[in-house]
Amino acid sequence: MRLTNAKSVKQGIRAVAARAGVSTASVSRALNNPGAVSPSLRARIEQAIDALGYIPHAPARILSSRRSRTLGAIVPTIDNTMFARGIASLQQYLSSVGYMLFLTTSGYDLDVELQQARNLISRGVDGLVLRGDCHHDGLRKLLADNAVPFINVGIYQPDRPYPCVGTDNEAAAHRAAAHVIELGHRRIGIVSALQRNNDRASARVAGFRRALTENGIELPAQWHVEVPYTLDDAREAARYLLSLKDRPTAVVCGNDVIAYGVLLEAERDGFSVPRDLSVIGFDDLDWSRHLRPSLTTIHVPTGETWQRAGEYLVRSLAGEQTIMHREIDFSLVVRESTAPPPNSLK
Amino acid sequence: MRLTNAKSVKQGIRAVAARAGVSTASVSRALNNPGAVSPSLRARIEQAIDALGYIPHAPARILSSRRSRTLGAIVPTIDNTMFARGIASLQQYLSSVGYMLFLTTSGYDLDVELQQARNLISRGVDGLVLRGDCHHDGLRKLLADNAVPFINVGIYQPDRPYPCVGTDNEAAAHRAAAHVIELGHRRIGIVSALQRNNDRASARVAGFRRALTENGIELPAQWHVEVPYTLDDAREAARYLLSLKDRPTAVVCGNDVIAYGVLLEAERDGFSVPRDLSVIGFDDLDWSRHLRPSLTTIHVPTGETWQRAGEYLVRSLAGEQTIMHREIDFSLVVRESTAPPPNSLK
DNA sequence: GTGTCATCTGAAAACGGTTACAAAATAGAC
DNA sequence: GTCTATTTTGTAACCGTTTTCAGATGACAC
Repeated sequence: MRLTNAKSVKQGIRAVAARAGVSTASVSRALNNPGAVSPSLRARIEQAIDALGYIPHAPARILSSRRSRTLGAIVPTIDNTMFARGIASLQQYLSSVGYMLFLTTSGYDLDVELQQARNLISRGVDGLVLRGDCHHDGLRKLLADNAVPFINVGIYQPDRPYPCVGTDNEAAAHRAAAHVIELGHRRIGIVSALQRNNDRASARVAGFRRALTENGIELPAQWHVEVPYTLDDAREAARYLLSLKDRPTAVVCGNDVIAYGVLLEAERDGFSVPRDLSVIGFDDLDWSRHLRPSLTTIHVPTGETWQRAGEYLVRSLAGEQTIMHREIDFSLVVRESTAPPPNSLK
Repeated sequence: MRLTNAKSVKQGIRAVAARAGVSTASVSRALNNPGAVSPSLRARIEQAIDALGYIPHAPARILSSRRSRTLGAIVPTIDNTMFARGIASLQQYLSSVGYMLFLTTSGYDLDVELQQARNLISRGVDGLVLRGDCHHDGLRKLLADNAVPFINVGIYQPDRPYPCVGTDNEAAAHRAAAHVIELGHRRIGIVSALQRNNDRASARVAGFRRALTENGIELPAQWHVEVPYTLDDAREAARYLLSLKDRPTAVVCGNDVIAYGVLLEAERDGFSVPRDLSVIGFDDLDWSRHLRPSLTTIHVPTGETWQRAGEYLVRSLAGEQTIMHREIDFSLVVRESTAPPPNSLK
């Protein structure tokens, strides 16, 4: 169903050109590089454009120019406050510089991530924002083969050859554990997120463990539990830890949601936080300062992190010089959920 | 920088065709409609495809076929659990049927929403998912002019000529208010979300008010407060309400976050919930059943709602018959935060 | 008035696919 | 084996832009 009556064109750049009495080249120039066209022409063209309600056709533009002004992002899930925030921030930034964002989710599955990347590349994205540096081997090859710029966000690994922006999770976790150690705790449990395919979770566990080791503290195997990112699972883990005859006086958590679960369950089981049990989180979500007791945690500036990731790619694409590894500072926020251990258990 | 040495093509469908010794048409067919090509050819083509690591170029495909298999969604913000969930669900569904999603945010600004819609249409989306039916006049015109299918999600308005899917917020809010009235409350305050450009919030307020009116209950002006979607603002509103010499015995809230704020602040100010004050929310977020006291609220199946929105568009695009107005059931979940009013204040 | 430059403008060839149409191959009926 | 109906394949036009290249225009100095 192609209309070959080439006489008049209903829409598109040709219609605009016809109405303004100029060539399509001029219209294109007026749109993409207004300075390259004389003011009089530009005015005529602009008038024609909004007389016709002309909307440029991005796919055609991409096809012809080989640039899409679109970035792709693959996150494990959007149903996680930290990612939702990061994406919101990234999206807002990109939109402010005239870029768009294709968002997809992988569900922590490396194969799916690879598939999504293929999908995004096929869509013509100019660059890719990835979560962490835990990827399918095929993904690296894919990115290299297609010369797609990318950045790993949420981690800081200055020694790797890939660009990244994020906080040093290992160091931050170390700081968290150090905090409860400084308070006098020696019986410390860990409730972490699932480490599989999640370098952020692993780095945090590594940081916790290093702090313990450095202080000559042993970690009984049953004091380290891994749980999915839900309040229910965290509560179950807490119930288990607190039911041990030999139980910790402090629990360091892989993220705030886990900490909330531990807090809630401890209270429910009749333990008073921080008197009977100290709890420390990681991320500093909104709830942390509203809870009662409020949660001591590690503050991570997610919004900034993701925005910087966007900046990195946009600048790189513009040919500017950019910093390959950018560290985002974390900070320990001490609130009410941590205190020295009870004397009897010191 | 165009390479005109038409002898051999490095990549693209023509390279695949050359390698497989067939025409580009056959390759295209093998890709889009495998049944239309003989098994032997298909095999040769598939082999050529992954020998070359060929990835189809979506923009070219869109340009040529006039279909993008992409939907656009415009939400006020992604930094809101309900929207994040909805989007996650929509995204997952679309991905399962081979569609992609362009996500943008409007920040509750109708002009921005219009702009984003223009953007998405320019990107070649096949359809649009919009939040509610509170849009810029220009948006309706834009959609009509460009014949873009769309659906309003999160509301139920069977009397309007536009497709929609969602719960009847007015009725649900009415149910919530009726619940506290049934418990014996006559002194009922409202803390709602900002109603400006938010038909969902308005509908809920309307439902609350209708329930009061129907039961001959008056609402003093100072007992209705509007607040942004944050715990802090909700707490401030609660502080204000509870500080009135003449204060309500129950507060109906426009959403769960607001209810959390009211709950937290009430407790902080020495009120016991539900003994001194009943609180009811709306949305049924995760926290609602974990809080202490747990929150009585209206359960809204967000995930299902957004998925149905996707289904509607995908089916319409496939030419199937579809239901224009679909209602998603809500339900009242009674938990611990509501109880009869104290005798002294009945 | 003429020549030189710089600046604007337009014609037309890509960009990488899809698809209408025609041609070729195959199958089935006699 | 011939003829027709059907299926498979190929040719080439087209989708709506950008961009190269060359030609037109205008400014300026002489």
